[in-house]
Amino acid sequence: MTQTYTIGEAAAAAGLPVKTVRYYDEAGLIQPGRGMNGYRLYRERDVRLLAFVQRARNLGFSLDECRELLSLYQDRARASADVKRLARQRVKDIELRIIELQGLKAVLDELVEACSGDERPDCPILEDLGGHRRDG
Amino acid sequence: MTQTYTIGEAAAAAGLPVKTVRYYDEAGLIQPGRGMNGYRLYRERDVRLLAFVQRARNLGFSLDECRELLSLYQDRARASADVKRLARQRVKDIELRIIELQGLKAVLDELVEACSGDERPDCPILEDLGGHRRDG
DNA sequence: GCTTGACCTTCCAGCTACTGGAAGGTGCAT
DNA sequence: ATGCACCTTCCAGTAGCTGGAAGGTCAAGC
Repeated sequence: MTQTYTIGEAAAAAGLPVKTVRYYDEAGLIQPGRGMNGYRLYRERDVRLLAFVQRARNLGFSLDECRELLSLYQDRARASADVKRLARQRVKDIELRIIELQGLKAVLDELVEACSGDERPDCPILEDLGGHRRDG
Repeated sequence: MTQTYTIGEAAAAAGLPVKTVRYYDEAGLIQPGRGMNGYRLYRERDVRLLAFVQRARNLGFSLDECRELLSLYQDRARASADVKRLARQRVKDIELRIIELQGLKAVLDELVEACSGDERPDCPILEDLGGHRRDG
């Protein structure tokens, strides 16, 4: 009835490495029961939660945020506003990070363009890094 | 003549925390001389190298890459092609990361849109994370 | 001369989120 | 009995710092 899975089975089902699942146990995210031999015993629900965390991690939620999402997920009385707030924050973080990276890329693109890329030692990339600005 | 700076002065000049500069010493990036009292003594050149690393780190180069850039920077016989290769790789990494983040943002945006964000417990975000797909 | 305070030193711990490996127990097949 | 795959715990390491403790140094002020 209440079928259980070993950590290997649960990990495979959730698409996670065994080590990571064990780590999630230690970290208090998903703590399974134990068999008489000391083996971790994951139930259906636990496996679902593992998959839940796997997906959330893929979406860039931190383990702390996953903890929060898990408790919201398991709390029947939670408000969707709480979840939306978390997701919105993630979106904002991501947008900021994208803009930062685009700025970075622009600078590097420029430097790569300006670099002859041959055997000569002149290199605008190093000059720029060295702070020898051509406009200052 | 050969003016020297304490770690505090050098760090301030390079725009880095003292702890970080000390870490760069331990990590073998920029190793200053020592005074009779055991204090680190940074010369002009060291300070320039610290600033160099600071800028490279800001552009997303790893410490290992910084090590490589430093040796290129200090090697009068280096070819600019080597530097260009490093910079190109960085650009590629950044482009990939941007695309990943844009995908992430698209998924989250959709979920946020679909979420009522009120006091009701129904939340498409959690449903999606839980793997209850509406299209499957 | 002594204290105060800002600086410097080393070492140790912790952060995130794992990952690898060693040493040893368990379960099942042959 | 042996082999093998699986499980367990514990320890260490990854990147790049960051904080703190315990203690040495130096210049200024009284």
